[in-house]
Amino acid sequence: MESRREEFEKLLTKNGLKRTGARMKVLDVLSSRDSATSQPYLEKVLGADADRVTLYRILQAFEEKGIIHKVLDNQGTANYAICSQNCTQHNHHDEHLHFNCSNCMKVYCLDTVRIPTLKTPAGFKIENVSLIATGICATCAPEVN
Amino acid sequence: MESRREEFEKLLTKNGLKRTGARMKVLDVLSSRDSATSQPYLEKVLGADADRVTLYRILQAFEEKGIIHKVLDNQGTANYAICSQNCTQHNHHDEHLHFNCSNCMKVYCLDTVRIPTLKTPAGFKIENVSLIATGICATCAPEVN
DNA sequence: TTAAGTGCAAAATCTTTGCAAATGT
DNA sequence: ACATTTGCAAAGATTTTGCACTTAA
Repeated sequence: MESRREEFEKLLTKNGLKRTGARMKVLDVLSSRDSATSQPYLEKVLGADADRVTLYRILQAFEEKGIIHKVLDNQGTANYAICSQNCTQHNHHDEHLHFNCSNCMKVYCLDTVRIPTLKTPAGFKIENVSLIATGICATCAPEVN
Repeated sequence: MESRREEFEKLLTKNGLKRTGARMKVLDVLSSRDSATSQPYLEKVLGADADRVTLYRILQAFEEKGIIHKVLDNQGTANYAICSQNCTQHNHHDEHLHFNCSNCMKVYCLDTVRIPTLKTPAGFKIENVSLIATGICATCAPEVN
């Protein structure tokens, strides 16, 4: 059984990216959370470990390589999650429901709820579909009642 | 048959908003287009008719009152469309597919494609669902091929 | 008349770009 | 050794706030 660090290293190497402290930290944070992570939150937890600009570049590189997905929450803030499957640079698989809790603002990837096939309206060629629900998540429900 | 101007006036009055030039113009632009209108585009067409700050405030007020809907495109840019039905401040009806053309960047409201009912995952209370497709619209399809 | 709306200036954010120094392989 | 990656500074863009002036009702 390989450690997470080894796993991350492979992921970087496979994509032609160098193993730097900032990148490892980003992967660590993203993979240790049960929901997609907002860019502002990442900024906060990285603190001095990475400049804000570096974070922008890391996230952009990761997204291009298909290592992470970007999901915009209902306020337009970027949230990132590690791709669960084998996504490649040109083939992302992210076709499940994202749930944006309006209380804690977390964005959950609900892999069990697949995006239904849509009957394409005449002339419109659909390339990608995103389905985002807003509401109260399981954790916040008791507090909000 | 009432003119559009009269219609707009009613809409404003009904919501306790004064009939100003800038507001009328915004309603005019939004209602004369076949797709949701991006904030940058609105800024451009309004030109000297309204300050950028005024536009922010108008859009915010309209959205709060349920006069318009905000739809974020896949880059997080706000797009606005007049609510087709009787939306109220606390009850928006916008449950149809939005289509974001990656060529012309327009956002279409495809009222014919309703958002399917989702089987709520245990504990998650869904309050609102947004479904956004990215692809090539009917108008751009011939050019892009 | 007067509360609501607007414009302008300015602050606060957020995002991008250029370049020299540091770092991984 | 050398291409990548990073940090810093600075430019650009977006969004918010405060306040005095204007306007619709």
